[in-house]
Formats: sequence, C-alpha cells, structure tokens
Amino acid sequence: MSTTDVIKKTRKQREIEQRELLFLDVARRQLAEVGYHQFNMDKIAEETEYSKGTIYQHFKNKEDVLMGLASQTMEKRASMFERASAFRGRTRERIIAIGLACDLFVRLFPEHFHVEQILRTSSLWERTSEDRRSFLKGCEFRCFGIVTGIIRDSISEGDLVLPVGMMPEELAFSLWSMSFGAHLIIATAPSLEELGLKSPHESVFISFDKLLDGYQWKPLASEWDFDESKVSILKQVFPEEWKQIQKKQPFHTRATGI
Amino acid sequence: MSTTDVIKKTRKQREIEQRELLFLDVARRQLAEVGYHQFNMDKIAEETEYSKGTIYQHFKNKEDVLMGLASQTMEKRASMFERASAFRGRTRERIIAIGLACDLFVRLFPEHFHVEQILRTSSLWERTSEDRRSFLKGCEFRCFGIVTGIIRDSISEGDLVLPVGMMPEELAFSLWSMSFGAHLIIATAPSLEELGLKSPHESVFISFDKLLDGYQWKPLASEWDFDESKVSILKQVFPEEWKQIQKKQPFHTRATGI
DNA sequence: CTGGAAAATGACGACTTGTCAAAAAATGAC
DNA sequence: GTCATTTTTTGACAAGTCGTCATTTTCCAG
Repeated sequence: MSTTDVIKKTRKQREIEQRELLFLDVARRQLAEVGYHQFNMDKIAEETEYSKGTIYQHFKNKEDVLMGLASQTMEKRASMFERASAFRGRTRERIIAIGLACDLFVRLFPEHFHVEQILRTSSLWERTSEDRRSFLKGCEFRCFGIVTGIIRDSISEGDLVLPVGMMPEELAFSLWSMSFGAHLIIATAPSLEELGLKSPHESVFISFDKLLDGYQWKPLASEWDFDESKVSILKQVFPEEWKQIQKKQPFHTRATGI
Repeated sequence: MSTTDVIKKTRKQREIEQRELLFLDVARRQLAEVGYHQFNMDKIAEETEYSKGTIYQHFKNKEDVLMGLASQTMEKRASMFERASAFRGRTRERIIAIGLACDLFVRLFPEHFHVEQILRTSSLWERTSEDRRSFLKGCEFRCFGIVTGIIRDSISEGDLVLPVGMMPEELAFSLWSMSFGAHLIIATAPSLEELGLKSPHESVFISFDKLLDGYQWKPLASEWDFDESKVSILKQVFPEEWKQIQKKQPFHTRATGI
C-alpha cells in the first residue's frame, strides 16, 4: 500500500511537473509571438487545452507565470556561466569566456533575454511566491559568484591588482553593467543603425577588452591574442552553441576568419 | 478680426498645452506612486477632474501618455548633456561631465529614469504617434551626438587615438552601455547590498575611469586629479543640482571631502 | 460498483481600456 | 441679448482581462 501510494504520488507529481513545463513552454512562445501586452492567461489556457483554473493551480497569477519563465531563463544563464568559468586558461580568458557566454545567451535565446528585461522592469517580484523569489535570487547569486570567483582567482594568481579599497564585487558589477547595458540597448534601441553602429555585438567585446586593460588585468590585449582565445573557448565549452550561432550570424573576429 | 482670431486661438492653444502639462504632471506623480501596473487612465481623469474622453483627445492611448512622459524625460536628459558638454576643460573632463550628468539625472530624478526604463522594455513605440516617435528619436540623437562630439574633439585635440577601424560611435555606445546598465541594475536589482555592493554609484565612476584609461584617453587617471575636475564641473555647470543632491545623498570622493 | 476525496472547469464579479452618441460650452452673426 | 452653429466635454458602454469559487468531473480504495 505504501508502495502503490508512493508510485501513484510520483506519477501524479510527474504529470503535474510535465504540465507545468507545458504551460511555461506555451507561455514563452506566446510571449515571444504576441509580446508582453497581448500576453494573457486565456490564450495559454486555450492553446494548452486546460482551463484557466488549472493554470492558477500552478501559478499564483500572471506575474508568477513570468517569474516561472524567469526561473528557467536564469537557470540557463547560470549554467552557461558555470561552463564558461570552467574553461582552462588564464583568468582573463575565463572572464572573456563569461562575456562570450553572455553574447551567446542573448543571440541564441533572445526570448530568454526578453524575459530578463521584463523581470527587471515590471515589478513581478512583489506578486510571486517566496520560493520563486529566492530561487531567482539564488541564480543571480550563482552568476555573480562565478564572476567574483574568477576575479578572486585572478588576484591570487597575480594577474590582477585591484585599486586600493576596491572589492572584487565592484569589478564584477562593472562587467555586469556593461554587458547587460549593451545587450539591452541593442535589443531595444529604436535604431542603432541610424546612430552609426553597424555591429554593436563586436563593440561590446572591444570595450570589454579596453575595460580589462584599464584595470591592467594581465595579460593585456597587446600581449595576448584573445581572438584566438575566443575560438578555443567556443571549441572547448560552447561547441553546440557555436554551431548554432554560425547558422544564425557568425562571429566577426580575425581568428574565426570572418 | 484676424488679430482677435489669432489671440483667441493662441489662448485656446495655451489652455490646451497647459492642460496637457497638467495631465503629464499628474500622470508622472501617479506612476511614481502606484507603479506601472496600477497606473491607469481613470485615476488621472479623477485627479485632474477632467473626463477620460478629454484625456483621449490629448493622447492616443495609455502608451501615448507614457511616451509623453518619456518626451519630457529625454528632453531633460538632453539638456543636461548639453550643459555638461559645455564645460571648459580637457576632453576627458568633458566626458566625465557627461557621466556626472547621468549620475545626477538618475539620482535627482528617479521618476524620470523610471520612465526611461519603461520606455525601453514595454513596447510603447508601436502605439504612439509618428510625431512623438520622431521627437524621442531626436532626443536620443541629441544625447548620442553630444557624446560622439566630445569623442571627436578628443581625437582632434590628440587626447585620444581610437583602435584602428573603430568609430567614435562605438566608444559612445560603450559609455552609454556602461552608464545605462549600471544605473538600471542599481535601480532594479533585488538586493545589491546582499551581493556585497555598498556604494554602486561610486563604482560606476571608477569603472568609467578604468574604461577611459583602457582607451588611453589622455590625461590618464594617474596623471590628473579627476576628483577635483568633478568638483569644478559641479560648480560650473551643475550648481543647482549639486545643492539638491547634497541634501539627498552627497558624493563620496576625496575632493568633496566626504 | 460506489462513496468520498482530489482535481478541473468555466461562469462570474471586478476592473480597465478606448469609443462615441449625447450634452454642454463656446462662438459669432444679427 | 438671442440663437443657430461649431467645438469641446462627458460618461455610459462594449470589449477584453484577471483571478475566484461553486459546481462538475475524475480518480481510486474498499
């Protein structure tokens, strides 16, 4: 009896988890298709062929659905950061790997990045469960911790000396700001072309390099071929993503030859 | 007759403009008070004591009201950029003046910055009039043009040499990314404190300096006291704003003595 | 089969947006 | 000052959305 109980319970639970994934999948696609303002619960109910009430058993409210999407999104980002950080090389290469992860993330999964934007602007946090809130905070912590970890490594390996009184977190914050700001502007500026920017994604890497040079993070750009490093990183830790992005729009660097 | 016509017409027009300002003032305050999701037309109608229909004579729809707010916001930012750019000093000081303008802008007028966030994330652009769209684009152009102008000046004065093939616009884009990204994260990250960031606004300036050092924008941070420059800039071009910000939360730099 | 528990449903109240026919106000000719 | 005409303002209303909850359906142990 206890065994059947357990089996049935887990089967039921699996069904429920399965369904939650279905809801989120459909929600993500619809969000991408119709946009934030047309996005509504009735459409999700219709497409999944469940009633609205059933959706509301999974999610407290509409914002909670978005928080569910955000959870998947941040999980994905964190896992990409972890892979990037695991690259075997100089610390500056590893931080570039993080930059590459960010680039791949926004270009391969624009829907995910869109969810991150919504997460930042709308006040979803107040209307969601504590569980989801803390999960999301955890992902942010993970990402941030990976970056500060690389920075700490670079200091202990003698590649980097921070200005007096400056904490690794502050540098991590700069990198975060630059990457996030750039990608956000790329995704939302009415017309970067008109402003004279042909390939903003490349610009991000250049400025990234200049910022690291500014901090004197060794080896400096003049002492090392980081374009080659990028290829190594792509081969080693993002082979799948590399293939995918080459179908979409390849990287423009000397080393990749394009 | 023609004269009375003109007088009456302008009086009426003045009334209408006046009313539009009233609507926007109330809208801005309510947006700040209740947030984006509680923000609605009925409340504006109630507080201004006009009917909803009258508001809809001024604005195509709710998004258009937000675009109206955004217009004022961007106008304000552009005017602050213009003042900053007029600072008489080295080109690197002038670009720091822009950074200072950004900092003052977000700290003194958080509601304005909030509108900019909404402008970027929600898709307001599609549902507004061509007039407002082009006005806003114009403001963005103005701001961007001021920054590229300073960069061009720095090149012609020999303070800066861009990497081969790099356009001034790309550097402007980096600065924009960093500033916007940092302020956005500050305004929306659930808890920067927990991540170990005590004074993120200062960090922005430090990274700004490092980025400029990375580009070898002369004079380098090691060759010049830019904290002193900041005080000069505040005195010269932002005296009013400086007073205001000192009431709220003063700057933390060596030169201001805090 | 069956009775009671668990899950699913969708009609409904509350609220918002944007419209438009009707009411009110302004205008100007006499 | 009056009144016909134009302009402006109004708010009731249709349409659409969120989130609830009484009712119905499904499930399953005995």
